[in-house]
Amino acid sequence: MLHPLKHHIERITPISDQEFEYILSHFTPKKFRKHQFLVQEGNAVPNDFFVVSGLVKASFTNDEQKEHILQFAMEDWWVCDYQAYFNQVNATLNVDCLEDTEVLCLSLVNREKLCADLHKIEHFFRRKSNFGYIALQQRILSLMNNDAKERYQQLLKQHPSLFQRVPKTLIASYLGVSRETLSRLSAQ
Amino acid sequence: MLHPLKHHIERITPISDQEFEYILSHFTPKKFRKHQFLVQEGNAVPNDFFVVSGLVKASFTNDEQKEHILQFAMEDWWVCDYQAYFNQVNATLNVDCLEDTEVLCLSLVNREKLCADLHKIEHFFRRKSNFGYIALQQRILSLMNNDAKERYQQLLKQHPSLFQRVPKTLIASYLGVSRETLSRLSAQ
DNA sequence: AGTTTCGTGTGACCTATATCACACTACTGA
DNA sequence: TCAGTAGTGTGATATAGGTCACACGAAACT
Repeated sequence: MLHPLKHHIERITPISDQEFEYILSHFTPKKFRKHQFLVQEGNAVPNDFFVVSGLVKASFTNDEQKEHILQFAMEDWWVCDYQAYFNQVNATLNVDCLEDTEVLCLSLVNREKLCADLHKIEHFFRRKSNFGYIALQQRILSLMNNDAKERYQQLLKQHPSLFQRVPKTLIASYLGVSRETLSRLSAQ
Repeated sequence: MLHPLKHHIERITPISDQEFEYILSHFTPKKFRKHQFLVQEGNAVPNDFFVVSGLVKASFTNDEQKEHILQFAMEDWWVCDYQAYFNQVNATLNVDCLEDTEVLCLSLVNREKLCADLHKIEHFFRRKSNFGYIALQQRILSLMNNDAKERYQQLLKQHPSLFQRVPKTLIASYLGVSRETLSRLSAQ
């Protein structure tokens, strides 16, 4: 069976087995258990993470201890505090596991080395980032243009599996509504 | 004096004069007057735009004719309907001029050609996209975590010049509040 | 096995912000 | 030069969604 990362990269650019071997050698596999942190607020962020299996969330917690979820990441998703990672400053986000999770870690040095060595990989990351940008623009529009119920229904349609794996409280804090409001919305 | 695009690229990667000549040859300069559209909803989006001078806005208008501004772009900013541009589908956004504006147009074909030919440029666009992604994440957090007044004050702090060049009504629809609410906020 | 803690629903009440309506000034274009 | 429109302020009112409080079953530690 194809390695999930190879499969993932080849959705954007074909690579040979040797190239993939070389790429993979820049990643470190790691396992985390539910409730463990991949990134913790206030700490350095040496790695970006490609999720091989499991489920994590990336979130910001404000002074009143209110948590806002920026992203869920499951199989085949990347997740990190990119602000901290790319600028090599301490994290303002937390990334933690909602399930036991296996990831491939990519340090910034290895990422830049890979990108410098292999033009294809720089291309891959550029495309990924472009798509990510577009997705975030759409989320901003949705926050500005749609009410809580519409956002809930959109998410349900786009990622139905999430609702099987994630408590509603967290869905609420991803959508930017209180859990009480979400509960009332989904009742109807 | 340095060409604004060369200056812009060299903030990320140094390039020789010959390289810049080659890069620039892939762009087409164009001038637009106030109220003209760079991108119009429903049309194809052949070009991405680098703003040399002037000021534009990128916005989405919903069925009730309510406009949400995704982005302002002035000197040294890039602007487009990237969803439409990268996926070669029709625009859902409008990009139009708030002032007379000069841009450099980059077609998708030329962009991909440049990226394939010149590794440095692919690197440049990857970095730009990374930073753009981070900025949008921060905007999402701000929409979820801050009230209208806080968002107003953040924007005022980050881009004071915008308030000299743009009517408050548009600032409001960038911030995701009604113009009336913004008026009451800025009164205090 | 028993006791916390987590996830969820639901009522009562509160508040930030939207909406509607009107007024006034300053451009803008025939 | 005059009409129309863009930009803005402000009062009155409406409402989506937040907050607080309580309840209850299910999961998870010890």
